[in-house]
Amino acid sequence: MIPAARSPNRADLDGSGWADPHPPRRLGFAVKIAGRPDLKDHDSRRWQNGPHLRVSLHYLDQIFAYLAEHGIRMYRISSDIAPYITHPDLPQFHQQIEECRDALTALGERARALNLRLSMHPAQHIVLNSPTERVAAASMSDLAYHARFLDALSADANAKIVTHTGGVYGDRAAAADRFVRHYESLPSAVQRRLVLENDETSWSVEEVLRIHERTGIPLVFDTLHHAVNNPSRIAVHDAFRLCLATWPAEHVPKIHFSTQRREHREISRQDPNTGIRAGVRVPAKPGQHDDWIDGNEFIAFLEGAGDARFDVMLEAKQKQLALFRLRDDLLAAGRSGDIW
DNA sequence: CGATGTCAAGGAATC
DNA sequence: GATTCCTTGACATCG
Repeated sequence: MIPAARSPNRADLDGSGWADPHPPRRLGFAVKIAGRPDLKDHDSRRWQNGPHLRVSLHYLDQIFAYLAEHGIRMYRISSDIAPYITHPDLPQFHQQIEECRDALTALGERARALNLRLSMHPAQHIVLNSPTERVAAASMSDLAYHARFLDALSADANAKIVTHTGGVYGDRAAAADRFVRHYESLPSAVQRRLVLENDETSWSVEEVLRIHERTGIPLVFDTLHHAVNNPSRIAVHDAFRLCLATWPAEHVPKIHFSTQRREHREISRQDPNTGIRAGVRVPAKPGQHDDWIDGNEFIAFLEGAGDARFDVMLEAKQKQLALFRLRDDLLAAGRSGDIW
C-alpha cells in the first residue's frame, strides 16, 4: 500500500495552469474494499429487519475517508446502496432518497472536495432491451433510481451509470431496436447519466458503436470484454479510440481495465452426493477477472493511448489492493506522471 | 458457536 | 422444459 503522502507531486500535467499533486487520469476501483470487513459498502440486511439508505450512507462516509487517506479519486458505488428502493411489493422503502436528503447533500460535497469521480453499475437483472415488458419497465425504474441517487449527491456530469445492452433473444436487430426505443423513452435525467459498455458474450465494440450511432450514448471501452468478444478483429487501440470518440467534448471518457485470469484456481465446492465441502482446483475460464492488474499489460496499453484524456476503472478481485500494486508498477516504470 | 440454507430481480448455454 | 453458471458474499436460522 502506498500512503497518499508518497504520491509524487507534479506540475500542470493537464495544462490547467495549476500545479496539481495528481496527474489528470484517475484510477478507480469498484464497490468492495478488500481485506477490510469493517468497511461495508451497503446495508445488506433483509427487508424484515428494516435496512435503510441512511445506514449505507454512514458506511459510504467511512469509505470516502479511506479513499481520501489513499488519494483515490475514482470509485464505483454499490447499486444496492438503497435496499429494496424499487421493490414493487415494499413501498415503505421507496422514499429513502428523500428521507436522506441532507446526508446525501453532505456526502456529495465531500466527494467534490476529494475530486472524486463516482459511478454506478446496475446489477445484471437490469435489462433495458428485454422483450418482457415487465422486465424492461422494472429496468427503467431502476435506472431512474440510480439517476435520482447521483442527482441527490449533486454529482457532476462525469458521474455515470454503466449498463450493458442486454440479451440477443435470437434476433439481434430486434434486440438492438428495443434498446434504442427504450433508451429514447428514458427521462433526460437518466439519459444524461447512462453510458453503454461492450460485453463479453453478445454485444462487441462494433455492435455497441452501432447503438451509439443511433442514440448518441457514450461508450465505456472494457479491455477484457474486448479481448474475449471481438468478432470483427478490431485492434485494441482502434476500439479504444472509437469508444473515446463517442464522449462529448465536455466530459471525461472512461474505460474499464482488467487482466484475464490465466492460472488454475482453488475454489470451495460442495459434493452433491456426500455433501462434503472441499477445495477443488479448476482451470480459469476465458474472460474471468484476475486478482491483480498486470502492470506490463497496463503500461503497454498506456503507450498506445497517446495523450488522450480518460479515467480508468480497474476491475480486479483484489480491488483497491490491485490499484496500489499497479501504482507501484507505474512508479517503477516512470509512468506515474500519466495516471494515479 | 459452527454449519447450512438463502437472498427481488435475467439471460444463455447445455442437456 | 429444466438445470446450471455468471459470482460471492453476508445474512439468517438451526442444531
